[in-house]
Amino acid sequence: MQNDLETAATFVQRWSEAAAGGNTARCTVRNILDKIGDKWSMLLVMTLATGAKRFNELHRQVPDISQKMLTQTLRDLQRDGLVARQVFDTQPPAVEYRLTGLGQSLIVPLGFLINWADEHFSRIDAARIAYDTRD
Amino acid sequence: MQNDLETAATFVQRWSEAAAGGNTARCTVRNILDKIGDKWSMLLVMTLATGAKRFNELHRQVPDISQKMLTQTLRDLQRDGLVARQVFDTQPPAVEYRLTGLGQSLIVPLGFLINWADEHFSRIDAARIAYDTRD
DNA sequence: GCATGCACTTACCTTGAGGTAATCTTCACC
DNA sequence: GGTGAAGATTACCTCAAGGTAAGTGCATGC
Repeated sequence: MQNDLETAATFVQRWSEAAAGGNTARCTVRNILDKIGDKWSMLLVMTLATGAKRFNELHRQVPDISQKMLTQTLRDLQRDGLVARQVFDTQPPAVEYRLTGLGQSLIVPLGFLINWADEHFSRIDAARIAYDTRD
Repeated sequence: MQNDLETAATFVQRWSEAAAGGNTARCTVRNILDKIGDKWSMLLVMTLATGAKRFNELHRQVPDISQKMLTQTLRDLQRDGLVARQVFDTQPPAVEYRLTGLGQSLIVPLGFLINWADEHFSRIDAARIAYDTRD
């Protein structure tokens, strides 16, 4: 807890240095946040967190992703070095996707964020209702 | 460290329970990730982390946001109860934006994520270059 | 009396993320 | 020899996020 706050404080300081210079644009954080923001990347990372999965296995666990976006998002994650694609030379060829070490390291901070979302969603929802029904 | 991994492990377990049921859709996490994913929300939250700011002060610190999106994003954050808007009855009226308690609580997990991004960006960048230049 | 700053609002337009649907190849099963 | 599954790719289309630009009302400074 104390440790969390220190980490956050450290960050805020670094951020404000950047902000003071007006260069919050085109920073690494923006780059990463874009990824995290896209509709499917983090969903797939979390789904792969439990272990390697094949293409259609992933599709079954995240049913509302289209095949196109599943392929495309997996390619992007591969390109970023977060996911490894392994083709097994069987007949027919099987393809397995797994998190790399880099991908696994993302689970920790992402887990914090998702825990936060889980814990605070009711308050956000209440705030929305209050805002929408204010006179 | 040990603590981080435990937290992540807890999360992965909860996620996999949800994924097994195929209901990764329309969950609270998707809802929050959509916010975080939008181009400006988290940038403004982090900029406000250092203290209350006025409209044009924010605009100066995040120069590449348009006035329209600044207004709109602040409204959204207000609606979600992350940011409070305070109008001072001076002439001309001054308007100040500050993080609420809820907003401040977001800084902690968001800080972890941004630290991760900062620490690992070079590896991601290297992976991208390797991927793009592979034969 | 003109420009400038503050805090917006509105109308219009562009771009690209993502969806839909069709197609492909290879194999196994019946 | 027809069907279906695995693992994609491709063409086409839609929609909303976000950008641009202009305008508004009020006040101070030159």
